[in-house]
Amino acid sequence: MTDVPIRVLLADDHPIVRAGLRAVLSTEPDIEVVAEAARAEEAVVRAARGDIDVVLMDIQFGKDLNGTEATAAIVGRAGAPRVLIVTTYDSDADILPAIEAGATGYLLKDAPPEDLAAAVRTAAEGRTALAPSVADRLMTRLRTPGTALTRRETEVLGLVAQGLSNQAIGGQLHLTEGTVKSHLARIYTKLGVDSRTAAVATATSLGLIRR
Amino acid sequence: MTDVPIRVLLADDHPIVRAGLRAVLSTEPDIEVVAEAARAEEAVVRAARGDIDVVLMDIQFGKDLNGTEATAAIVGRAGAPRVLIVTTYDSDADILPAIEAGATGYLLKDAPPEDLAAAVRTAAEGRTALAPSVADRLMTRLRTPGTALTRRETEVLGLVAQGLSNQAIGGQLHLTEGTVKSHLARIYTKLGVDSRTAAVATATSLGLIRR
DNA sequence: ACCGGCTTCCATCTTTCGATAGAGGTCCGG
DNA sequence: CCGGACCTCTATCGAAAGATGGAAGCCGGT
Repeated sequence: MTDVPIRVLLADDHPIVRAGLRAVLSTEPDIEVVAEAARAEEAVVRAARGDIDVVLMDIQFGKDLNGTEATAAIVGRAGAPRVLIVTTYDSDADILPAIEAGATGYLLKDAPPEDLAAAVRTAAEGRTALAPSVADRLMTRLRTPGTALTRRETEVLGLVAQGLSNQAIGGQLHLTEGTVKSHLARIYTKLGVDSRTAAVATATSLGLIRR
Repeated sequence: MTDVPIRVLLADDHPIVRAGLRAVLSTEPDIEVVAEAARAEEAVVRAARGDIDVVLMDIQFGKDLNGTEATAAIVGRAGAPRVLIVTTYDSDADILPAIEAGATGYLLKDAPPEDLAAAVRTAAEGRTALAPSVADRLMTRLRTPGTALTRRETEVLGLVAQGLSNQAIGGQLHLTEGTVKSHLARIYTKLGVDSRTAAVATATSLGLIRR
């Protein structure tokens, strides 16, 4: 397309991963890593300077601000760079918020180096780059809409996962215990289980709730 | 100590991480990465050739054989290389088995590059190299022995976390439901909780069971 | 305006869990 | 050899949780 290299910002809290990404991308003549950020805030600030084409962003930044929020902050302005999520995890709970936040692509760290470079180029052109397993998840999600939990259901299930009793959940959300049971009953039907612990296990493996 | 470089084998299923480790270690004149393995079995085979001083091993290898088993296989012979665990997770459920399996050290991937090289040298001398947070965990563990779950208790709790009922757990482990309840009662006491879901939540956050 | 999904609430009945207290067995280390 | 963890099992009782079936208000889209 053009003869100027694609300018990349690496945002990951692991120095080793940054070094790995840099090493992998350094073999590509049309891609240049021009900056790194070890924390999400740094990435947001650095990306705002406007001399970045693509941000490679980890979702998991220590315990602070996560990559999803940082993504939203970065893409929320004119002429903003594209954001490619590069993470170890491929759970629904991570993928969907990231895409909603405006990420252009979603890669897994176990991707082969070639795919990584290809995804950077795809993202630089403004097109979407998804890892195959991520694409699978999205398709499955679209095919089985019944699996999706409502906001309230997700909220209830989250508290269940924290070990609260129905009564405690009711208190927390200002509901009666009976209402909590109603929500749970529907959750069980959707997930195809018949106990709270099984629901947590299934939802966790499906990535419907955060670990 | 000597003028021959320390020969290192990288065992990690992520090409990016391998590249990162290689890049970081390449700046150290006394350390040489002589081989890589993308799967645990490869690492075991490669390490058996006897020309390796230190293995940098990820615990999390896809879904197959895990790093702990590979570690046990590698160190179980004379003149075997030292094994340094390098992983993202610092949960008790990972650390203790790895050390029991014969790992010489346990590092986290967010460690600074200098620490990594230092740990490799330490391991090459046969001394233990632990990341500070890992060392903290071990100390805490030693100070509060009551928190430790027995093998059976961990086993039961693991099945609880998968959503099984007491009866189902009994069937799985060839126990009566009553026995399962006994184990659970002791688990609740140790963890300071009073329900199965709360036990799973606490144990997960403490890293006592796998996610 | 009507329909459907979401949310909230209710009551009853059955099943499962958890608390409690005891007891016999194995196996290891002092 | 003995004490002490660990594992197993028993039994009862009250407390949660789950199944079932219904009902009503709210809101967005047709």
